[in-house]
Amino acid sequence: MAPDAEGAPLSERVYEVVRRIPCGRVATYGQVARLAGAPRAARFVGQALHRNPEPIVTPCHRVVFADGSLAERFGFGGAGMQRALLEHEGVPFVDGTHVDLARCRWDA
DNA sequence: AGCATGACGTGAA
DNA sequence: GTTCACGCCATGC
Repeated sequence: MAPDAEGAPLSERVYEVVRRIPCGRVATYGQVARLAGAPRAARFVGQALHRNPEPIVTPCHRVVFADGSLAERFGFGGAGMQRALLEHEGVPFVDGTHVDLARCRWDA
């Protein structure tokens, strides 16, 4: 059986994982990639989210870097927008540019 | 079929 | 603490 026997490209799987992230919690690209079935394709996760065909059902703003930093090239309006969305959901920040992964890392 | 790109991760200087 | 470079995977042309 192929790893992506779901019939959907890995990209679709990434979106589904991101959609499962609960409110007030964040996940890192590496973690999403791991849950999607590609522990080494963290890079691809970024591309999949960048393409983000459905920004409505795909809370890509809940996906951050492994160190809790945000993406400067965020598609919605920059990391600033992403930070606002995360704070709005109750995600604690350690400074203003890094999320407190120690407390809000999605516990899949 | 091969090449170039990319919202990453980790290690080392 | 910060910065650089490499490696990883999948996509699109």
